[in-house]
Amino acid sequence: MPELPEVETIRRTLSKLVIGKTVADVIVGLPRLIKAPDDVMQFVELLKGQTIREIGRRGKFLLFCLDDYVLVSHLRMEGRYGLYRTGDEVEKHTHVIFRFTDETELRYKDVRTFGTMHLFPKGQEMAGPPLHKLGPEPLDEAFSAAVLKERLERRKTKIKPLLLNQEIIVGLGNIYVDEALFQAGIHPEKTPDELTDDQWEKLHVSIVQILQKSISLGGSSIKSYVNGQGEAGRFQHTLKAYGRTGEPCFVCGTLIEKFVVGGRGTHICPNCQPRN
DNA sequence: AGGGCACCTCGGGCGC
DNA sequence: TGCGCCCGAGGTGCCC
Repeated sequence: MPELPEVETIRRTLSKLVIGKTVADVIVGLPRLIKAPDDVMQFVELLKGQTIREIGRRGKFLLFCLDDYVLVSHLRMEGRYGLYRTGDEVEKHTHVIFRFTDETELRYKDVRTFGTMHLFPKGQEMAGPPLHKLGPEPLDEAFSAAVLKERLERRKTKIKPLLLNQEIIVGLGNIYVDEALFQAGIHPEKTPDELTDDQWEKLHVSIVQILQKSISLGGSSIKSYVNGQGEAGRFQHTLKAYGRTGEPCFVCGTLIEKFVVGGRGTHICPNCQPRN
């Protein structure tokens, strides 16, 4: 489940592998993944001859910056990239192959086919979906407890679904929201008007610390995630709430509980994260 | 605005 | 014990 730390890790590993390579051909096995341009043949033709200059990230999106175009890629649940040699056996669930001029190729695999790719002329990628409405980057210097509070305080719904909303803040998914709320001692069903200034501060610090620590450990490998070189992350060994249902809280020993909030499996310590 | 479902596949768990 | 079925996993878009 790639969230910000996993996408950032993939960005860093892939950068070392494919920057400077030139696209010779593209094979699209599942046209449904290509959302722009409308015509998949055009997607292929526009990419031919383009060299990858840089790989960026915006929230959970990877941005492959080419000479004249930007390829915006979202991995959703289980998308992954890997560099292969032309002629290597094509593994199951490989849906897009970017064949380079040097006999290597970048392959996109996605078991659940939820991932998306948009190709835009350079400079137009922020003008429309899927990037145009995204909220601030939590690891930008400009992001603060005050910004977080300002963006949330007039909303009436529960804090957890708000933190998952990429228009409010980008990068958090189910795992890191549960971890941040645990570290901040905030119940996921609290509404913004119930939070104290101290809790806004704790929530901001928790979000930043958890994302930074996970990036430093190469992300979390819960089920299927690997970086651009097929390597697992290590942050999953440090999780304190997510996936620990029925196990004792590391802080107080109370058993971690799981229930559904906003349709998402949610893990809390009922003692450290009181409802009232 | 917010809740709920659809999208999709696999694997685990449960029932017979 | 083995097989088969159902459901849970969750990021996001869309519909109501």
